[in-house]
Amino acid sequence: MRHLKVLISFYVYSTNLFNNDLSDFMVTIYDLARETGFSAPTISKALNGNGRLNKETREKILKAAEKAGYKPNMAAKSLSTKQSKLIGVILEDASMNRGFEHPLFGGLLNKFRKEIEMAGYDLLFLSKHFNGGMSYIDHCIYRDVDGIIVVNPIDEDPEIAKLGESGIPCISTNEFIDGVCTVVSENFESGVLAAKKFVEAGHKKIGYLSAPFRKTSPAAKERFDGFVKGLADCGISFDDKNYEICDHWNEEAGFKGMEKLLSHSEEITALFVTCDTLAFGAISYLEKIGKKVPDDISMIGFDDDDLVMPSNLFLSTFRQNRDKIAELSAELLLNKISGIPGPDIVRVPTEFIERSSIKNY
Amino acid sequence: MRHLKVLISFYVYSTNLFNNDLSDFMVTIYDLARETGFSAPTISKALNGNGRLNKETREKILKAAEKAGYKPNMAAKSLSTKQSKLIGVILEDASMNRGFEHPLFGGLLNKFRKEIEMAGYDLLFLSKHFNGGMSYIDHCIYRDVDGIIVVNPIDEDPEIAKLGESGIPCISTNEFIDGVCTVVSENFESGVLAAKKFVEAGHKKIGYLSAPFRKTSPAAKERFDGFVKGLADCGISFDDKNYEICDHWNEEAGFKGMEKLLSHSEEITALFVTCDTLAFGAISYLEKIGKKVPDDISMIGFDDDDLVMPSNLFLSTFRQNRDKIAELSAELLLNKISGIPGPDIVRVPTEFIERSSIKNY
DNA sequence: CTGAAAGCGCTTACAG
DNA sequence: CTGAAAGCGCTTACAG
Repeated sequence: MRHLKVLISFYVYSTNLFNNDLSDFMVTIYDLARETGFSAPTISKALNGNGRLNKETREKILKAAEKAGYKPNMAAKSLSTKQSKLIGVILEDASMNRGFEHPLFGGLLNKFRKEIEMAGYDLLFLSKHFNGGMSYIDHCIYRDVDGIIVVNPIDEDPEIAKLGESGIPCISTNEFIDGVCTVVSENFESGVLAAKKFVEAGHKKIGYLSAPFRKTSPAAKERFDGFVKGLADCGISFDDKNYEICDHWNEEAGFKGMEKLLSHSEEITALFVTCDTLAFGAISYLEKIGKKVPDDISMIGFDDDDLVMPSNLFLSTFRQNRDKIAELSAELLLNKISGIPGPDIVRVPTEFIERSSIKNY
Repeated sequence: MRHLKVLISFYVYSTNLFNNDLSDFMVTIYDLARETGFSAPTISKALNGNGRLNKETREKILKAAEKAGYKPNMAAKSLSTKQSKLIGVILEDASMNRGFEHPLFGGLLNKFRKEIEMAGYDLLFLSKHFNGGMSYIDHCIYRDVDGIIVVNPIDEDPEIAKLGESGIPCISTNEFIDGVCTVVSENFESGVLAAKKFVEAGHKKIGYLSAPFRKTSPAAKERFDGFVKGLADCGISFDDKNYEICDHWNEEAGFKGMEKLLSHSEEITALFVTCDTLAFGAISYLEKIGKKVPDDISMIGFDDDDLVMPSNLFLSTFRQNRDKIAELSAELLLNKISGIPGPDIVRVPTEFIERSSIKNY
């Protein structure tokens, strides 16, 4: 009977006579039981490597499974263990409108995926529009998701705020959420360092071009606070008229933001921009009005965006350690899923990448 | 009993006393059966809207489900219906090493995801490294995937070639795969048009800078063949020494490719580059040697990559209709899943975006 | 129009 | 060390 199955299965594979009937020919643990003479629970034990079992029995079963091309059925497993081996991902593209393409989040997610795949988990993108409007939590319940990673939610989403109370293990790589562990770059310290770099190079009139603030994401504010503190440490008090905030996250916004900043700032010689994309826009505006970086104005960015050709690269910037953030997120989330508690917040150092956008005085 | 469940459930939600025990308090159709006095099969029918059922019965059940916050359990559904409502995605980042960030594929997938989500499907990224090395097909069987979209596989992957025989409904957005429907841009026609644009502008000495060829992907070859044909139609025979092929897909490769091309080409006045990213690299090289686009050399790209700030945009290019490709792919795949056959290949027109990189003679 | 029975493929106590 | 029984939450024929 099992042999028949295998034969037919082979037939289907090689001739595609029937359509979509793969599952009808799937080998189950009962086939294995019949074949080896053991019972289904014993097969299960052998396959999962748990419980005490005679060595020979296990080997015999494993061999039979191999030979028959046995593949476990996740739906059945999931139903009986209540573990879907699915990690829900919250990644909304409201801010940049680039979704999977987002330079920072995309990279982070790539690495995160690799990590959890090794542990047998798959990614499942959570959506509010699913099936005609399900909440994230409902989507999670529907799919029995084991854990959630919040990569980039909508700002001030009330549903996100409640995630910590949902009881579903959860980790955040950007936002602060009550009851959820956040893995995030050392933004404040980076701001401090940026200020020191400028001061060390002899700059006094220093500007700041910010990304939009998000109520629930600390990045923009932390970087600014650190920058002001860094200047203060060097005896320079930051002048508010040298500050401007962009209204988006793209180059265009950086371009306009730069224009606006210069319309009310003093003659600044240095500028810290909280994200590279905005910095590139700012540089474009400067070029347009005939100013050069760093000859006329020194600049430090943030993110090390990878969008530029290596040979064109000159912007000094802070690289966020996406791989490390992803790794830690995966590790902490997996821990949480198995009941091991973790810290509320983990900070990951950034790396200052010195190129040639700072001029010495 | 059910009320108790709801109460406890509320308690868990609001205080997070227990961890990860959501599922223990899930409302099932049996709870609904007890509550309404109907049997489980009847509940099922009401919930799924199929079979004949008394109107009042259905309404009563639906109301009870709503009130109890009932959510179906996909694992159970999947086990009994053999439909996982999961679409497997094959997207490898070998070529650009950018994974989710890939400009073309990321955008395409965003749209595709929206389409299938409306039909109640979720995306599942297929991987070969899953669980310590499963094949795509094994991964599909493991998760009982209903269909597959091949966005960007590894070149010449033998597993991909066999996808058509697997019996799993499958669609491809780039590669040609035996027995699998491909939705792809009109590459040949675009090549023809590019040639005509140059010729109309009075160019005679015309070069071609190609992306690497992929054995299983037609794009690069089709564009080139079309271009040669377009020139021939205008009485110009393409000179092989004006041809060069880049060894990667990034700007750096375009930069080097351009250098190489000029080392053996005649003094070309126009250049067709098969992808924008390469074109930007080529432009960088030209700038380096003091040549300008289009003053010294006219250029047409491909893809309309979105990487550049709108106000800096001057490269004329062909925009692939990602949304259309994604829509059609979703529609055709969903059809296939429900047994409706479709065509082997669907071509989607590109749009020529005329900007200012072609100089008239 | 509604329900009793059986099944999807797996695992979890519990016996022996 | 191994197996019989029951259960996970849902659906599918089949009766009535």
